[in-house]
Amino acid sequence: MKRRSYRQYCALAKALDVVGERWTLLMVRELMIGPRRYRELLENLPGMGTNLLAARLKELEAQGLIERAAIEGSARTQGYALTDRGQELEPVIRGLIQWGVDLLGAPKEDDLSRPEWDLVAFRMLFRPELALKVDGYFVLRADELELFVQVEARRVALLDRLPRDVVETVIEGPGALLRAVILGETSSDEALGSGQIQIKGSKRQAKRFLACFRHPSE
Amino acid sequence: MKRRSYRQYCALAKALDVVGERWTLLMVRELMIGPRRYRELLENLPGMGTNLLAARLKELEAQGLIERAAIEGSARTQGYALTDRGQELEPVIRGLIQWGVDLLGAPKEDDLSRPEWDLVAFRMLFRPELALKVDGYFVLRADELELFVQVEARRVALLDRLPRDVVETVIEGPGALLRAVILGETSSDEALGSGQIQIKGSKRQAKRFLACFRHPSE
DNA sequence: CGGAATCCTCTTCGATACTG
DNA sequence: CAGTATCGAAGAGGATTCCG
Repeated sequence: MKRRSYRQYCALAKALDVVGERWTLLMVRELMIGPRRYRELLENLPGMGTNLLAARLKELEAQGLIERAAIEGSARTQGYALTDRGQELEPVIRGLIQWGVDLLGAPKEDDLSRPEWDLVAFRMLFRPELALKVDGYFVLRADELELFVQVEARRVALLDRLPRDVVETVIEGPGALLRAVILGETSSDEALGSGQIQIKGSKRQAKRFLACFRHPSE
Repeated sequence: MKRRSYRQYCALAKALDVVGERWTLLMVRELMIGPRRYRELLENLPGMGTNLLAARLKELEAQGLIERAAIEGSARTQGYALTDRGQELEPVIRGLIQWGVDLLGAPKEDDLSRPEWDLVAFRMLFRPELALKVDGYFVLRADELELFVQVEARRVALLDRLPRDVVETVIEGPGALLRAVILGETSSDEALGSGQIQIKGSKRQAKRFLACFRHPSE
């Protein structure tokens, strides 16, 4: 079971030797959501064979990208989690997601989709460099979805719920519109000007928040 | 000739459908150096079959990442060049190279290496966010290699030679040491303090320049 | 029952030979 | 020089079986 290698003394080639094979970066995406069990990985990576998953897990563990971890809730069963080294792939995932947004188009007939993937994309499309003076708590409501978001020191985090006694800004509107803003297809100005978005709290904050994603001009 | 696809409605999966296959990102690296002819690509991607190269070139051209381009110097023969869309993969390459640096270690016995790869890595390891007040021209001399570098508005560029009538800062030292600074294995302070590096011109500028790469603490 | 190894088929890869 | 054709080897995908 010797790994295939490009055999080039080049940081790019060495990186691809480790994470460039089929499924690997999608596994990293799954584990960026949180620790996962073998079965969960298999279910969320349809098309991937069980033998391949087992082999990749072993390789990635040997490479120090993932480790076995307890899964909260279910006792007894061990799962897999990203190590710090694995987490450091975030800029790579971020780059690929930002580049891949333009390929999304309309969902194909047989395209799978999972809400967790959207959450990863949401985090990766948030641009820290645009998040000056946006610190605070936000609630995004779109259709039946509700997101609790904290921005602090140019970093975005998704929360299970808001802490007590904080001031939040609520942004509510059609999913397609909010989605378009986040994907950079519609400008935040345009969206807010359309009258389809309701704000509770500071309108200025809401505007700043929605401007933290790609601008359509780019 | 139907492309294999993950069939997931996710920007990451869509990006990997296009650039996630074997050799593809290495081809992008080659073309980031400059336009290349078929033969040159084949020579610089040892191990890649000629049939695969031809197939990938067609796919990437169909996807709008590359285009046929005239090669300067040799008339008659057409080559391949990155389109703007292809250039936009730079953050992905950058992320992978920064992540892959730690995997380099000592060159393996049968690892190939090409100076052009180092030049790409050099550009990708330069951190614009650290390049405040570094604008100017630099000459890097290490062993028999000489590099002409311009920094302007937080961007780095490699030049064939310095323009006339500019003030340059010359940094000269052992290749291994300069390399270690650029890879983030040695701090710029330590390198400059070792007495092994000679500076011609502004010592402050040289220091600022060498601090534009990864710091060892990270 | 969840976690993982085994088998078998099909696709892709890699190397060489060949053609316009 | 720029690709196409061919074929053995390796990898991927799916079902089933084994293990605890």
